Amino acid sequence: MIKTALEEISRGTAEIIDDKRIEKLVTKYYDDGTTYTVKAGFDPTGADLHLGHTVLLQKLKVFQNHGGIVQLLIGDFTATIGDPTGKSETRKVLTRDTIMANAQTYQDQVFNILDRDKTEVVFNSHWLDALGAGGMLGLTTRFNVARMLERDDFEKRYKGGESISISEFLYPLLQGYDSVELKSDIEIGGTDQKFNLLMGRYLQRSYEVGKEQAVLMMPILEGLDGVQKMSKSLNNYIGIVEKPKDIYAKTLSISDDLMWRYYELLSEKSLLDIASMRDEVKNGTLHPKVVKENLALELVKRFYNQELAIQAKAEFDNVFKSNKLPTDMKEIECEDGIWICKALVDAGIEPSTSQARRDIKQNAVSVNQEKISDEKLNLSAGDYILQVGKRKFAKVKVG
RNA sequence: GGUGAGUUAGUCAAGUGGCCAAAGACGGCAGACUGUAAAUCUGCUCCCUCCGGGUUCGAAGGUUCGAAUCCUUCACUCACCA
Repeated sequence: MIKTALEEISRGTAEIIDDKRIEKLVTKYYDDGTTYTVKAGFDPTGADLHLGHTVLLQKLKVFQNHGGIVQLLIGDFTATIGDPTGKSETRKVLTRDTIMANAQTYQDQVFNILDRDKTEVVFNSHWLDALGAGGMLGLTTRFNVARMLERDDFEKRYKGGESISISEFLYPLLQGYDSVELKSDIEIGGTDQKFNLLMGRYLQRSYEVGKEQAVLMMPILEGLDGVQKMSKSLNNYIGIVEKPKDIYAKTLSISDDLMWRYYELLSEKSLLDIASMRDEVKNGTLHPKVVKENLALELVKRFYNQELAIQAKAEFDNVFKSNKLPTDMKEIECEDGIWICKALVDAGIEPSTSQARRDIKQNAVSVNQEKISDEKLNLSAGDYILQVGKRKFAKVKVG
């Protein structure tokens, strides 16, 4: 039992620091039912969770299955600083209201995956607000600049001659301090969080909490482009509240290489099964597209259900294999004689009339499934289906 | 506080008085080929009903027939010195 638990816990991890401690905690739970705490922090900066987050959430769920109580830390205080990771620009400061609204949306979505009864939701403003200037100073004396600059991101920016704000130095300290307050046994995060996670461990020692958190790091999930990490701001994400057909379609649009990565990090299939599929694809007995379709189905099924997953596939095949129209399209009404480019913009499938004009020149625009080439076309009264490229559709009622 | 360098489109980056709506690269979009994959080839990539016009090169002023380019002030960034 314990062995299986530990295997599940370590599956797919990038790195574990102090795995002995995790083993002890799990063992103790199975001995006498003592639970332990697992901290994971979320910045309430964007409202929607995407698959990148679920990598962590699924791992937290595994801990919950084996005696872990999740401390879901909403970094409402630290959100006002903004974690520097990978960004050189200062983030915009969020208002309290936005933060709280985002936090609420987060929670609604998180409990799609996590067990509510085994989760404590905590806000770090509770203790960080109270910390005050004195407490903050006390915190800063425990670390020094040279070590701070060891953080990969800081080092790169410093060497690259980019700006680093003092407040950014505070971010890891504050995040680490959260672990002091929460007395976490384990903290999990992405590999890009290594520095911050270790800071928690360090500060727990420094403040003599009596334990040092073990740290478990998950790999960072690449976004749809396969290069950069999945994030909302790069618009390369699959959100867990997106419509089934969008989740399905976006999954199919990833590259074959990336597909395997998604399988490893997101699928519930065993690593063995994944490896054998890989072999079959390699020797040509299995078409990669089928493998990808299965992944897409699995993902839709996870956030919705089997039925909707099958529907999403049917819809997709219908539109892209048989060149039929999607069942739900944006519909707008326009005045009689509207210029085609204007209609495309109004329908939201072109950003500007200039762009629309260019696309028409390039044979990318269809009206009622017929390519058009006249960029000066005006639409007389009637119903039209407008299409740009392969994926953008709109229904327009003129007159 | 001092000295020097810098701020150009989504990003990086060329451009030092007119030939600049601004090279190039990346990214993005579209077309061909496909499996809405990859690779490859082609076109497009500030806005405007566009053979024409408008607004851009950190911000505001100024010089000039003419400014991304020269001058002044301001803001921001980096380096060195203190």
